[in-house]
Formats: sequence, C-alpha cells, structure tokens
Amino acid sequence: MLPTNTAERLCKIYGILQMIKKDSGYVSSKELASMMGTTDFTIRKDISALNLVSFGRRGYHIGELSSVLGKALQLSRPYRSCIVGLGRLGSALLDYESFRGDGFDIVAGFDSNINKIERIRTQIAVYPVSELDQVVKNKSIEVGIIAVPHNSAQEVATTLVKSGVKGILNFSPAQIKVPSEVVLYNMDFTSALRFVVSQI
Amino acid sequence: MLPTNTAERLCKIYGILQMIKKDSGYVSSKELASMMGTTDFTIRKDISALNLVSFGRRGYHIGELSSVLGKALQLSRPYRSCIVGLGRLGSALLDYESFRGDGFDIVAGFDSNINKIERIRTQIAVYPVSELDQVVKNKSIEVGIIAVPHNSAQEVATTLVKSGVKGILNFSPAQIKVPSEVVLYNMDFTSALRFVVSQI
DNA sequence: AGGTGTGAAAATTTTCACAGCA
DNA sequence: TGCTGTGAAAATTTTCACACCT
Repeated sequence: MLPTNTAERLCKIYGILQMIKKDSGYVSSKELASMMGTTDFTIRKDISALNLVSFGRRGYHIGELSSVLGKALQLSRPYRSCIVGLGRLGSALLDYESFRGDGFDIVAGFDSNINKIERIRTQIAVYPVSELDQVVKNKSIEVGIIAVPHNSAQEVATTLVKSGVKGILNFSPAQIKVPSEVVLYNMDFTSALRFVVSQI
Repeated sequence: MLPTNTAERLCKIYGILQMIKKDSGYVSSKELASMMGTTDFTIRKDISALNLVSFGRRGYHIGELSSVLGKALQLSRPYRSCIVGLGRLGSALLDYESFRGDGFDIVAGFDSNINKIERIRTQIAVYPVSELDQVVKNKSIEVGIIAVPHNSAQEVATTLVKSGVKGILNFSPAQIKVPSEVVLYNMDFTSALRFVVSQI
C-alpha cells in the first residue's frame, strides 16, 4: 500500500486536477509542486508509485493522470456517506458544495434531537440517531462523518463501526478509538489552531 | 524548533490534558498513547524534546506537563483571531464552543455580504470584508481563519498577510500561497474525505 | 530543450532496549 | 515495581543527480 504521506499528497493532487481540468491538457511536476508547496521531485516520486507510463516533455496529461489517480486511490466510484450530528457544523457539512459532485454521496443525516430533524431543510434524508444502525445497514453506507459533541463521539463511532462503516471522518475533538481495519481521520479544529500558533 | 510531527502530537497531548485536568493528577505515557493511538515511547520521545524534569513512577503530573507544554507551544496566552467568510461553515466556527475559553480569542468576523452581516446574531463583532485590512491592524489580530469559497481564498489570504497576520487556518479547498514566514495549515474537507476512502 | 523516472545518498522519524530514578 | 529518559538501530521519507525520452 502507498505510504501515508504519499497518499495524502496524491489526494491533494487529485483535487487540484479536478479544479484545473478545464485548462490546457498538460501539467508538469513543477507546476503541481508550486501549487501544493512542495518540490517537483516529491511530486514525481509520489506519482511514480502509480506505475504510470512516461509522457515526455510536456508533463502529465491531466485527464490520464486524473484517471490513473482515481483508480489508485479508489476514487473512481462514489462512496455512500452519512453525517451524524446536525448542529451548526453538521448541517453546514450536509450542504457542503464541494462534497457534492465530487465523488461523495451524502445519503443521510442523523441527529438526536427530533425537533431539529423536523426543522431542517435539506434535500438529504434525515433520521433520529436511534435509527443510525438500521439506516446505515439498509443504505449500505460506507463512510461516516462525525459532527456530534465530544462526549457522544465514541458512542456514535462504535455504532457506525458495528453497522458496517469502513471509514470515519471525525470532526469532534474527542479521541475516538476504532478497530484497526476501520480507517479513521481526525479533523480537530482546536488542535489545528494550536498547531498554527505553535509554529508562529 | 520542534519537528512537525512532534509538534502536532504535542498539540494533541495538550488538548487531552485540558480535557482530563479534572481527573487524578498524573498520567502515564502509556495512557496518553492509548488515547491518541500511538505508542508510549513515541509520547516519551516527544515529551523529552521539552527538557522536562523526571517524575518517577507515577507518570507525568498533569498540571506541570500542561504548563510546560503551554510554554513550549506558545499556548499560554490567548491569540487574537478572526474568521473571514460567514457562510454556514464560517458562522458555525464563529460560535464553535471549543475555541472559546481554549486560548483563542475570536475577536472579529468578516463577510462580503452586507445583508448577512446585519442578520447574524453573535456576541462577536462582524464587519464587511472591505474593512478586513483596517480591523486586523487596529485589533492586532494575529491569526486568520479562512472560510470563504475557494475562488476568493487567495485574495483574502493576501490581505490577511499584508495586514500583519502571522498564522492562517484555511478551511477552503483552495491551495493558497503565503510567504514562508507565515504559518499556513490547510483543513481541506474534501481531501480528508478522499484520504479516508483511499485508505479503505 | 524541457520534461519524467529512479537508484542512491541524506535526513528524518520511529522503534527499541535498557539504564536510572522514586 | 513501575515508570521515564535516551542513545543507538531500524525504518521511512525526502532529496538529489542524472539517465532517458520525445
């Protein structure tokens, strides 16, 4: 499997390719590097992990690179996802434009507050969190996005895992634990802000 | 300066310490490791970078470790911050509980839409983005949080830097560029979600 | 000329084993 | 005994130089 850092950078590259797809058909490692704040040889090394055929003096063909990357990162099909916790952050995510049409099918939202569920205006089906288990199974949801307060995050994660979710994106500041076969990625805003300050 | 990974982990540790401060006075490297999903020697190595005096057989004294970490990471004083872009995400961040009382002073919000500014109900002062430069200078804001759409992110970043901000937390999917002396940390939700899927 | 691919060197990060301390 | 601190080994990641392609 790809090294973690390489996979992370390739995801970024993939995102950039989607954005510049309309532009001219080729992009060089140097251009990508400057967009991402790395060096050209890092980009080449990362991409070389994909066993791509060489392209000569014009750089990478955007369409081809994009499709190879999509395959390598398993991004070529949409993933069925759900958001748990429809507070301010959760409902912002529910309608987050970038998820839409970007290979992520947000097919359900959950909240513990029944009143909130009735009030929410969105295209996406919303359920009480008590039905989490059942809906995840029925809809074959593969990815869970956690946006609940930190004191219920672990419980939600456990339920998601039990119901068959294979990946979790955790927006709560809680340090949740999942079995090693489940992929977990933390987006802890406070830690991130602390990191910024610590590097100043 | 601390290695990047170490600094990131120390920020996490600091966050955990804040959470468990009420509990018993000591915590071991093993306990921290299990909460963070690393190993005990990684924790010890990280902490040893801080030149702490040894504590013997009970582990680290939470209060003392917390204070040493606070100093090392420069988290012992509040940082004046602002949020640019008060869409769904931005306004969620504006009232994000965890920032409050956690060493971050969100002192201003900005949006380009005057109507939105008038509608927003918050304790924090909000301004049209045209006053960004001026307000950042007047209030000596040190950290900027970007939550605008990706097509205006670079412009906002440039203004923030010109106005004297030293660190930026970027929530937009744009790959923005800043001078090397300015700290930039990207929280790109779509990249994160892609990364989760790629590791499944 | 202007780009990629890659083996080898350098640098960094993680892991380990164990001395030392209360 | 139960934990930390740390030098040294191992593993990984980044950097570099340059062959090679069109």
